[in-house]
Amino acid sequence: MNFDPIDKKLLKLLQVNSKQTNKELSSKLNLSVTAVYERIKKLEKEGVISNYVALIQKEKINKNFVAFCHIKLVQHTQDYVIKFEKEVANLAEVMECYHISGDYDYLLKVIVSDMEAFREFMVNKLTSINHIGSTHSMFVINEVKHTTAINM
Amino acid sequence: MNFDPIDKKLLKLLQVNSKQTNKELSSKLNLSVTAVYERIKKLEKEGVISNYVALIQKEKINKNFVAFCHIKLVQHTQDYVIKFEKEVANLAEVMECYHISGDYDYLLKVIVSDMEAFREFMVNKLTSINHIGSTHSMFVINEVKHTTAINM
DNA sequence: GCTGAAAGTCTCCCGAA
DNA sequence: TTCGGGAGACTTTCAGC
Repeated sequence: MNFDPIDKKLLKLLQVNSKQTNKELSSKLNLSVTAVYERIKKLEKEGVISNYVALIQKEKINKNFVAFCHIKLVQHTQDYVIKFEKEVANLAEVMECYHISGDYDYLLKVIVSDMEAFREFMVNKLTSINHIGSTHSMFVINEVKHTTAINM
Repeated sequence: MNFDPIDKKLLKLLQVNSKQTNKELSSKLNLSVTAVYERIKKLEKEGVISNYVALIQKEKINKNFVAFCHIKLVQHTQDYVIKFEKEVANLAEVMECYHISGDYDYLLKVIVSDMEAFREFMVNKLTSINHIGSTHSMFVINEVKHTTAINM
């Protein structure tokens, strides 16, 4: 896939605010409204733009406790791995889950309301998944940066 | 802030797809178009919904190398901390940065094109920030789950 | 690829309950 | 908060370049 400078600028703008009208975008890009429309449709069709979403402030919905959990599996047979990944992905508190290199197998980002909810999550949900060997949790003291916009 | 079941369902829907029209939302929520409109405006005004963005597939824009970096500072005077946080937040490759509990001070999520770009980032950008004591990088082998939608 | 114009749909503002 | 109706803005299509 190839992007000219206009596509890059367009993606940059849409990643920051997708509620801009094509008219606003057209003046920022020095294009006609239709040209903007067609470029966006193309980017959507090609799957470059996968989705449009509303971002919500976790502070306002009582989900202001964030933790990262390292997880080690007891075994790494394909069965175990697939089952673990499926079950973890189904947990609502798990925002992100990555299979990573290093001492642990997985890194999870977990969002809950408070430490008590986190304890509840660990005891009743996470560690009730079979095949988990050990875990190591780190708590977020402060969010310094968090963006969904990837620089092009 | 208080959310009734309709608000919760509305936020759930908008977090997954913000391009739905108020008409579509109204039929899913059994409300009138205007009622949906006003609920959304209220949620925006209160700051619950902070933003609407386009999500893009990093695989399609040659940014498919993801790493997490632990960072330890040499000192923790306020000056050092503030300066470090400011400089890290300005790096385009850094998508997320958290001050965390545990052995290291910070956890960063970094997105670049490949290992070579990562090396470049580490040598020329990250470790050129003063006051960094030590770093420890983990590479993402596979993204098991990644969502922006917080469960209510 | 791009453009402007026309058609269709939606957002947003009413007055009323 | 809710509703339905209407003005105006927007998206989407089209013919032409």
